[in-house]
Amino acid sequence: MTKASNASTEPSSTIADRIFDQMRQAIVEGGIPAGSKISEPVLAARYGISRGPLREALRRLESIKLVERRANVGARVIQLNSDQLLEIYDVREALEGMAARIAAERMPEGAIEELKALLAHHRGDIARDDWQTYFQEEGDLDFHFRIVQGGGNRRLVDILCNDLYHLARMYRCQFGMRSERARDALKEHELVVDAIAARDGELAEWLMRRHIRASREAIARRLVP
Amino acid sequence: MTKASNASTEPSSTIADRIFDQMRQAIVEGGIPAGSKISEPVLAARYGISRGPLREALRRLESIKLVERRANVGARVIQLNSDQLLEIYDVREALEGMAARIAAERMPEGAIEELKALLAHHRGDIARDDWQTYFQEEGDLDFHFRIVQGGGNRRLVDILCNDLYHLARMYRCQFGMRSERARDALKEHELVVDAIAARDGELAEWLMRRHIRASREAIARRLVP
DNA sequence: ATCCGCAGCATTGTCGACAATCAGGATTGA
DNA sequence: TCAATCCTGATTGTCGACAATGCTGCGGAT
Repeated sequence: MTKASNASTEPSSTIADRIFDQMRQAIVEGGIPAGSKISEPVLAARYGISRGPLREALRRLESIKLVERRANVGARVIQLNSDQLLEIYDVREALEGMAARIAAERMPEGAIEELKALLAHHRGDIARDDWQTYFQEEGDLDFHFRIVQGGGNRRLVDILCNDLYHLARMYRCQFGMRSERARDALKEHELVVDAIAARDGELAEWLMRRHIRASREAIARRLVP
Repeated sequence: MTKASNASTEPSSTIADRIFDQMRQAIVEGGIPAGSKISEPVLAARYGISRGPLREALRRLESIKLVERRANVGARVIQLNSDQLLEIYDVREALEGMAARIAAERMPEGAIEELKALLAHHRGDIARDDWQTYFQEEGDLDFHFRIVQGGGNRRLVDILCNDLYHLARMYRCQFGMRSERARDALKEHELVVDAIAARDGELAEWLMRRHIRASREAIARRLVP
């Protein structure tokens, strides 16, 4: 149960919101194939709703860049290519670096303790060569999620958790992220947490940026071998 | 004529898009007061359209955080308080710093020349004590806009130009930005451009971040005197 | 006098139908 | 044979009406 999927906590009172959540999950996890065309009537029939709420859900999916729409033509699920993926990592480097700095300045002590406990849990997973669990449960994104939330900058939280992390998950579900970097990543995570616990914002930012840059390089290396 | 308002170049074939543009401008410039409640029937009547396209426009305005919606209650224009404004500047510092770094690495020479010409124009404005023109034409945002676009990272362009810059304009229109910082800002702009022209990405990022941080401090000083 | 419950009203959410627009294929002319 | 054109089919955009939900004011009970 990852904290990153916190949208299900609300009762989703309106149909459009519920369809939005369902479609987002389906797109991220591959249930709706990337690049496929979306026909409003058939999707409305599949979900058993009218076109009105479906269109609103599509608008929201468009706003988080999971589908592309052209007027009078229709909507397609995005097809993430390598360039866009690397662009996302540039944005993440900048944003999460700032998030780590703010977290070092303002994250409550209790949240830092929870973060340490989470890392201890991850350490146990990796020691048991349990990589699959680690990445399948998206412990990595959970770690990043908590740091971003720890600083309390709502706009930062919004951009990262509502937009970019879904793309990251989509990439992992689609290309089947192998986890040879899990051990290094965990080590980098620990350094970041140490800097945050020491309230060293500048170091936390530097370490987080280096960590994300390393992930980016690992992906770039796998993308164009 | 600022490049930042490039949405009017398209014919806006669909009504919802046109209404979205109109309402965005009205909210940013104060035509629709901040914090006011939005009634779908009265607004639809005012614009002479049905509620369908209006609702889609509202969804898009919600996605760029210009209006807030609650299910079964309605939509309100956002009320920007000082905390959120400072949060935006933190995000801008991170994002535009990265943008300056990328611009230094990849911006075409021609675009750099145009940037220099723009700064020369601004220098002339300020030398004539023509501050009002400088800020009224939003030369500042135009400068930032060009640098963000120069790097070619589409996601960076999207976040900054479609979300954050509108908020910045809204703040200026609402609180009447005085321009005692215009002279300093211009000097900082010139340093950034010099670093980009020298292809020094690290320096460009550092200068841009310091520039935005200085703007943030100036605002914070005026906010709680 | 204050608080709770209820009814009425206004607003939002949802639906089905109509009009406008675009994509693709058949047709015709050079 | 190739290209341009028109037509057809389907899909999207828009509209008005109905249903569901939340807010507001009043009446009554404590």
